[in-house]
Amino acid sequence: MLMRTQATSTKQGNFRHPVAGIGKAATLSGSIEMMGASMPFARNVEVYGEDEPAEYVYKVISGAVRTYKLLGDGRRQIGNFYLPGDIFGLEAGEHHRFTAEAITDSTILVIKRSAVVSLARSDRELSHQLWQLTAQELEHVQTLLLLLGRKNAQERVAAFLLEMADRVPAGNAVELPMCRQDIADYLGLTIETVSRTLTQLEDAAAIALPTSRRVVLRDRAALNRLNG
Amino acid sequence: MLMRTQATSTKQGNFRHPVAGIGKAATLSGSIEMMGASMPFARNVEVYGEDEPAEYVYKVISGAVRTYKLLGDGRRQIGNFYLPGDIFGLEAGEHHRFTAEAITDSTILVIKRSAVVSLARSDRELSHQLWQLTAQELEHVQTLLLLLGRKNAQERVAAFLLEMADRVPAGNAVELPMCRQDIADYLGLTIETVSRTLTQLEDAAAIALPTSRRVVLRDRAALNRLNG
DNA sequence: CGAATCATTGAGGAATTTCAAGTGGTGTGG
DNA sequence: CCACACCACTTGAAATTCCTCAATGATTCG
Repeated sequence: MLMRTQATSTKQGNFRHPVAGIGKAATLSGSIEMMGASMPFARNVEVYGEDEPAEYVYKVISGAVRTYKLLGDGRRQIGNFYLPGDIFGLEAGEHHRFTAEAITDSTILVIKRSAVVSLARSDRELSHQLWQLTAQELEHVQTLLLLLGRKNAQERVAAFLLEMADRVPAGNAVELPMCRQDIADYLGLTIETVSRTLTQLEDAAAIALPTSRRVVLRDRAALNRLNG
Repeated sequence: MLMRTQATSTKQGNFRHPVAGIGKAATLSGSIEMMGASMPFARNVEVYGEDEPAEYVYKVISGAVRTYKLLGDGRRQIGNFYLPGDIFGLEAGEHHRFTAEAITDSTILVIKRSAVVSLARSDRELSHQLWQLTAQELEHVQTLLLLLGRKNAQERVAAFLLEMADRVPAGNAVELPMCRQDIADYLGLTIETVSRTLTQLEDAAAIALPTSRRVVLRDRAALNRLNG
């Protein structure tokens, strides 16, 4: 568990064109975006680190992001994957509690947290949305809890595939942006177990694997059954 | 995993004296309490069920509460334990996402959610506290994630003991309100593994077990080392 | 093509679970 | 006050799942 081939994360990414515009009925998924700047992040580059001050809120424009915590000896637990349209990095406190990294080359909208929070002071709707966003994050993590605490490898992988399929609009085929190690560290397994379980599911005709990164859900009922 | 000796949960508990008083600078840990009614819940009695409408917010006055999710076949994952002073059951959405049960005979303050939320509409401070409360819950669950996904039995039990010791003021001795099954379902283990691990820690002189429910932390440094 | 990265597969081992039995404390009723 | 039943907990032995170690494929990219 100590070796990890993934590139060392170095800070990077340069602002493009910051905009100061402020809408009237600000929403996090809407006009708030005008307050941010679009920034490119290369694959495996860190967006923010655990325990760093939470100065910004982020929104994935393209690409994908993972957030994780590390144990002293390098064991890693991924908390969530963020896909285009997802907001991440919003903290109620002062510091980030996870590290965030681009999984693939990504474009990420970067918004000053203070701008959002101060706008929320006068905008009841926005303020409510901030709470909702934290609550959504909570809901997701609570689902993961049950998975990590009580599900076996098959159930975990099935849940993962169904989750990804739900989050990407594209019908029954999913192009996974993350490698096996990421999936393993999300599901609390090893890459070998993830790989073996995927082939098991393929043998059972529940899925097809045209390439290692592309998964076709062939029998959702079977996967849902595994999902508990 | 299908057998569970715990008593069947039946609804129960009768309101005592509802109060309508409202403070000026309302806080969740302060004057909001005036808006609630103190209610007794017997051991193993359900406070609310998963997916029920979240009409109330709760605060433990005395006793202890567990919240959990079940899988179809009865596997259970406990999300949190609540001790005197803790608030639980606050949802940003309309429904509870866990079931809550009294672990021991408990007194619980029951507050109408609508009262809190409507007061929060005009009270910026309270509104912020609601967000903070959800964020605290998130923080706790995120810590559990790392535990369930990546820690071994010794590390899990050590983390649990340290957490409980931190949450009860009483120095190095902790009186556990919950049974081994609860601990197991919190840590994603079996009762046997929890029991064996506790005796291992006792043999290693990290803890003492005067009774099965009382734990004395004898070597916090050792436990912290295990905690990663 | 060769190197590097990522993924799959196999064999053996380790940690945890499962199954089973036994211990200890507590409360009830004779 | 003892006997019995009931729980919660502990302990042991066997089984199982998942992990570790190791080798082999596959894909990409200079």
